[in-house]
Amino acid sequence: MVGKQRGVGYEAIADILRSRIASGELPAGEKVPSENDLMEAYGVGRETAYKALRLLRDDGLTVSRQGAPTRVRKFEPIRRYANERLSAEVWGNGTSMWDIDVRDEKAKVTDVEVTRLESSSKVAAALNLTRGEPVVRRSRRYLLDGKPILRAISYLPAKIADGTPIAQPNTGPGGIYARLADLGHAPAMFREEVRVRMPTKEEKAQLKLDRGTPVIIVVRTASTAEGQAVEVNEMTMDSASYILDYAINA
Amino acid sequence: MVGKQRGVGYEAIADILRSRIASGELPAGEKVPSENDLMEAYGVGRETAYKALRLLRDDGLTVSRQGAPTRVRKFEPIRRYANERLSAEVWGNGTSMWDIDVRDEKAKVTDVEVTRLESSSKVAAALNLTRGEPVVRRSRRYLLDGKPILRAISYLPAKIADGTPIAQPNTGPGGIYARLADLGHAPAMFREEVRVRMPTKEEKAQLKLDRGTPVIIVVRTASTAEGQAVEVNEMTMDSASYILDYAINA
DNA sequence: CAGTGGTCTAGACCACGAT
DNA sequence: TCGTGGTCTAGACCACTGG
Repeated sequence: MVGKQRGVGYEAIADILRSRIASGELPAGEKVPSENDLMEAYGVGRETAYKALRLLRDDGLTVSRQGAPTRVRKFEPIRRYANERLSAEVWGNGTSMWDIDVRDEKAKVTDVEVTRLESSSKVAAALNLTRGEPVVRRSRRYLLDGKPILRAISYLPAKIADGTPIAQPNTGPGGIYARLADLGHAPAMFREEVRVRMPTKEEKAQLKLDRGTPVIIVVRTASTAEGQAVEVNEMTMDSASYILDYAINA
Repeated sequence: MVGKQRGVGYEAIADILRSRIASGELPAGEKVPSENDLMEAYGVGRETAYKALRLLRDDGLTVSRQGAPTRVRKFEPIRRYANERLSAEVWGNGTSMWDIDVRDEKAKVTDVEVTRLESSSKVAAALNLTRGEPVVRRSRRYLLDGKPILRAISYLPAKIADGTPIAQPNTGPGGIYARLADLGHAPAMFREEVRVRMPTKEEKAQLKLDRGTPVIIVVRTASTAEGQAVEVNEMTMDSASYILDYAINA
């Protein structure tokens, strides 16, 4: 207890609620005591009660919307198997990679945008181009049960993608990797870089993130057997929706 | 601007500061306007100014300590190459895996604790044991420049580890994987599960995390060529200190 | 429309860091 | 010691949800 001498502080109150959640006394989806409840129970002012609830929310333990009671947060992440997703057998057979993650169902791709532009220095470096060399940019979002869980932006060298289905919104069965294979640029090796941070305002909005939810940034580079980079894909994922799974051979 | 009708809200103030940081006007390490500055500049009360600064801090953009001015946060993550780390050549030659990450330097392992206990159901499931079967638990923390960046807890079946260097604090050159190989249980396959969330209070303390810093939870399972799990390692990483790097073959 | 979360102020006091 | 962040209150008003 720092600050005020006598009485409970908002961190102490938050701690009590935290442990009630951890113990299962307050299960997922359950209402948490309201500000009024806390004011009465601990003899604190409204702002202090609010701060206690805010702490929980910022730690990702609860969700709160104006007007509605604060509730214990539910998690139901999906598992993303990087190796299975990226095996040639998957995209070779026309299976959308997406099907691997979310076996059956209502997952939807939205907001597909394909544009052509000059490469930034970052993208140029990743694709081993000279800066400014044109690239095709494909951006899209993935929805699960109506909730956006992933935003992805791919860049491919225009000299490969121009005039092919890769430069079309719908790339056909197997997606861009199958098309790259058709064109003699079959990806053989992938690298994924994983970073984590709190989202920007825009990311919060685009992914409809609750407070206290970090994002995972995955930057994937696909290369041919000759080592030529043919695609770089920057994914921004809702960390509450994903468990990443990687397999590694010794 | 929600809430109060007239004037700037704390989110608006935070946004202004955010963009000043993003634009580079306030570079890493630079002082951010103080509460008093903000009160005067925007004509708001102290609590409102405080909330603006708090938001930035909770978004991981700044660091603040009592007494000292709030400053723009510095990031200097290290890159962790999962595949290189786990290649048999590395631990086969007695190179500590740690050397791969942080080539030269002052990285230190501390708080090594080795105990023997009954397996929890989670650990038993991961190692393919019956629940309660004894396991050796090895926990340690890694410090970089005095800052803890990783806490790791490994579990190995006691029937393998008992009476071997694996049950000693110092496992010798090449670490536990080299010892497992000595014992005829050389790991051939690894799986890493990656989760992300905000840290618990304990994790905040153990890793000395600034506010607004998520943790990355990596659970690695090591298996022999026969598919027998021989180790499960739960790592809790400071997300501001790490970039994970995975390689995948198509 | 009652209850809940969210914002705001003015004033106060405390803890800590740098000087 | 002074300035900074951190905590707290009492009272007020607003925005939204749910029954």
